[in-house]
This record gives sequence, C-alpha cells and structure tokens, in this order.
Amino acid sequence: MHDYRTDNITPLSQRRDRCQGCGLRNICFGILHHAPEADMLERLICRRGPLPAGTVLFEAGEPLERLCVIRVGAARRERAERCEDDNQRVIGFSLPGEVMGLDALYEQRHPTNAVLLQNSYVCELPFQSLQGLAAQVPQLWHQLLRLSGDAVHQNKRTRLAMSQQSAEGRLAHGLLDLAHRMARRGMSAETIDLPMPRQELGNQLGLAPNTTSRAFRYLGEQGWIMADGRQIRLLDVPALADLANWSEPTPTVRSA
Amino acid sequence: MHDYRTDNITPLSQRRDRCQGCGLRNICFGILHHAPEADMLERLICRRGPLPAGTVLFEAGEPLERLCVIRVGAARRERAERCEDDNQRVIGFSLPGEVMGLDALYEQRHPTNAVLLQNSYVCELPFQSLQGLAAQVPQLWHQLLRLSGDAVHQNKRTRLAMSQQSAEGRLAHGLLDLAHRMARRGMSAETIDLPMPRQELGNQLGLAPNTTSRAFRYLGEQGWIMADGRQIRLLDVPALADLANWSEPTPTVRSA
DNA sequence: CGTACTATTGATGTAGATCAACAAAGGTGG
DNA sequence: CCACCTTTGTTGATCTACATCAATAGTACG
Repeated sequence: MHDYRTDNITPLSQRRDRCQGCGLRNICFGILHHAPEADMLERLICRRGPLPAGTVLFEAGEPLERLCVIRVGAARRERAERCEDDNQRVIGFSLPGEVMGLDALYEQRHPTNAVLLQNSYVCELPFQSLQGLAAQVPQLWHQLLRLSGDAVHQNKRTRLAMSQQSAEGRLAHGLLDLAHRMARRGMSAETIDLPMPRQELGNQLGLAPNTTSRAFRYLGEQGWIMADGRQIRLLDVPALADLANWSEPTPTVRSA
Repeated sequence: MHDYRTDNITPLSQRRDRCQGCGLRNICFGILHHAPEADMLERLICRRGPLPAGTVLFEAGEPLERLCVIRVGAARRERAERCEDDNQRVIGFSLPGEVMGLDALYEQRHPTNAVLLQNSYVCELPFQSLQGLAAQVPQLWHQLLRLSGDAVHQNKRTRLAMSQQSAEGRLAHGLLDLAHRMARRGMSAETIDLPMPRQELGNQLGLAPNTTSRAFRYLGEQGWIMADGRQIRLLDVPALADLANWSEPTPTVRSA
C-alpha cells in the first residue's frame, strides 16, 4: 500500500468539465450551480483517479486536511484498532457523492480509516480553502451542516434497527439504506450493485456470514428481492420497508 | 400536555447572568466567551423553565425554528410513529448542554419527537437569528459543524456496539457513553444519575427489561459498578471499557 | 492447477427474548 | 394514617433466533 497522494492527479487546467459527475455537484447539492462562486469552488477541487481498490484515503488519527468525495467507487470506514476478530471493525460505507471527513471536525483528526472497496475516482477539497470560500458564501456552511445533520439522523435510525431487528429485518434495512442513498444521488434505487462482498455488508449489520447468506435466501424466497451475485434487485420495496420498520419515504420516492 | 411555549419565559431584561449554567457556554463551547459577539448571542437566547417532565419540546415533522439546549434535566428522542410495541421507539437521549435540532437541518423539519424526562430548564435559539450572527462570526458555523460531526461519529460507534456486542457489553457501552458525555460538560464521570428508568436505557440499547436487570446485576457482581436505584457509580472504568470494546479516551480522561 | 476468496447449507449450542410471578417504591385519595 | 394503584425493578423457567462449527462448492487469479 503506497501513498496515493502523489499519483494520478489530473491537472486542474485540463479539467473544466464542471458538474460532470464530479464532486462539485455533490458537495454543493446544486446550491452553487449557477453562481459565480461555483467557479471558485471548482478551482479548489482536486480530482484523483483511478485509484485501486485497497487504497487508504485517510487513516484514523490523521489530522483533517481535506474533505473527500467519491465520484465513482465506494469506500469502507473502519476502526483503527485491530480487534481479535478482524471482522468487527467495519463502521460503515461511503458511497459516491457522500462527503467524507465531516466526522473529523470535532477532534480535528479522522476518527476512522477510509479504504477504497473498488477502483475509484475521488475529489478532494482542502478544508482550509473551503472555509475561505464559505466565508463568502455562508450558504455553504449551512449546506455542510445539513449534510452532517442528516448523517446524524440516518445513523440514529440505523442504530435503532441494529439493536432491535431480526436478521432479515437488518438486511432489509441495510439494502433499503443503500438504495435510499443511491437514489438521492440520482442512481437507480431498484437495482443495487453491492460495492462490497455480501458478508461485509452483513458484518456491518452485525450478522455472521452464514446468517447473512440465509437472510439473503429468505428475502429471495419471499420474492422481495432478486439476488444474483452482487447485483441485488429490490422487487417489493414496501414489503422490505415493512420488515425493516423503515419509516421514511421509501427509496423510489425521491426526496426534494 | 399543553403548549409549553407560552409559559415560564424569563424576560431577557431580567437575566444577564451570562454563561452561568445557561446554554450559551454550551452552544459556543467557549468560543465566544470573551468576544463582544457573546453579548449578541446572549440576546438571542431565550430561557424557559421549569418545564415539567413529559413536556414535548418539539414533534417530528415540525419545521425547524430554533435550536434547543437543555440547561438542567434531560430529554428522550423518539420516533413519531406508534409501533405495535410502544417501547421500540426510543432513538436516543439528550443531556444538558447538548444541542438539539441539528438533525433537523436536512429536511428543515424535526425527524423525531423530543420529550422531557425530568423537570428541566432549557435554552432556545431561533435558527434564523443564529444564522445572522454566524454570518458575522464564521467560527460559529465551524463550531456547529464540529458538534454535528461529533454526533455522527458517536452514533456510528454506538451502532457498531449495538450490532455486535453482548447484553453486558451494550450496557457497559451505554453507561460509558453517558459518563463520557457528562464528563464533557464538566459533570462527574464517576457517578451517573440516570435521568431515565433503567429499563428505558436498556430499551435504547436493544435490551428487554429483564435482560437489562440481569446485565446490571452482572456488572455489579463483577464489581465494575455500584448501582443504587438510578445512582450508578462506575468503579472500574477500564474493565467496562474493555467489555464494551470502547476505543477512545475513557470518560475520566478529559478531552481537550 | 492450486491457492485465495466468497458463498451456501446443515448440525449444534447458547445468549437473550419472552412468559409469568412477585417485590419494592412512589402517588393518590379516603 | 392506611388501602390502593401504578410504575419500576427483580428473578425463575422456557423457547427460539442466531452465532458457531464444519463441510462443500463456485470463482478468480496467479
């Protein structure tokens, strides 16, 4: 594993395809689309890729220097300490378009590792520069706070599901969560391409590998989902939502 | 249950005891202590109390109008929908000094109810006004983002504990979490006065009432804690931390 | 063609939910 | 003051969901 920071940097001068699948739209969620400040933000962003699976974006304890958004790919967030059981470390996953690094603000250093699950393209944004820009565009602060606040809420809900649901319910919750988050970014909510092995998904849901397998089988047998390898099709979202005690607009319903 | 907004409002003109156990210090965490802007923030804050236990501070779906900080007391956060099992609704607890409402930013409306567990004193801060002040003191945005980001991380950790730990481990985690959060606000980390019934704490940890009781007994028998009613003394924090797979500075170690 | 890694399936044991009874504490009204 | 009820906590007995152990494929990759 080598330091990825030195390779695959696309010089800014060569890339002016703003908002074209890059992190800009994701970070700003449309706020700056047509503002002149969008250009300024654009200039602060640094794109990197392709980076191979396994690349460490940042490690726990590292000082927060930049926010990071995956353009294409996915990452796993994990605790720093090696546990006896190596599988008990996954804290969560980061999908394309989701801002990574906000949870580092409290201590000014990253609380977890971030490791790429697939070959990925990422955007980076020095936090210092962002602060500078935000001083001129206060809405940017508001936007970051929105994203962060949402993450709080989502995590609370998932925590509730984890502590109280059956294995099948957890899996349903996990799948709906992924679909929900992908739908937000304009990706298909019906067909999920799991960026991680099934077992790792199960593990993050607190399930043993074989329990995960059985839960997948169960959902398939009920006709709620169609699973083919890592391709998961959600056939009956309402049923899944019911099973998972999901209590918000289901993934197919786009939120504003 | 009546609308609490109309009673027990202390006119601002009568209260100039700034930073004296009020939410100001809590929200600003010392940032504005000596700045002239502290006065401005001070003027925006509205204190209320005493409010009786059971008071609904806000309900899910309500638009976000103000942030709220408990000065004395505690609150329970719960889902809006009535489940078959009424106990499966607790999302979390809010302790004195913790900002409530940031999770409402994404949708601009509160995702959960907030109900007082005890007779409490609270501070309120209209979000509009806060935005105005933050425009002049950008550090305030940063501070809010810090708090929110920290909440994200804490919730992720708890989620991990919930999904993978034994009953005793969960309880240990829950107690350490409370102690940790109280210690941050300068309260004792050794002796916890549970603001909620034990069973409700257990419930939030995904434990049945009788399992909660047994877990308490176990921790007591090991000599890790001394429990007398709602008074819990943490006798062996390292042991608890080990059991809970706690992986951060233990409550007695004050973080900067 | 072997060595990982990932997934499936069966057999077994156990942690904890559930059911049920009871005890202690706090409130309320007579 | 005491009878009464509600809330909260404890303890035992049973039952089940899931972890665990173990074996076997299927795939990918060197």
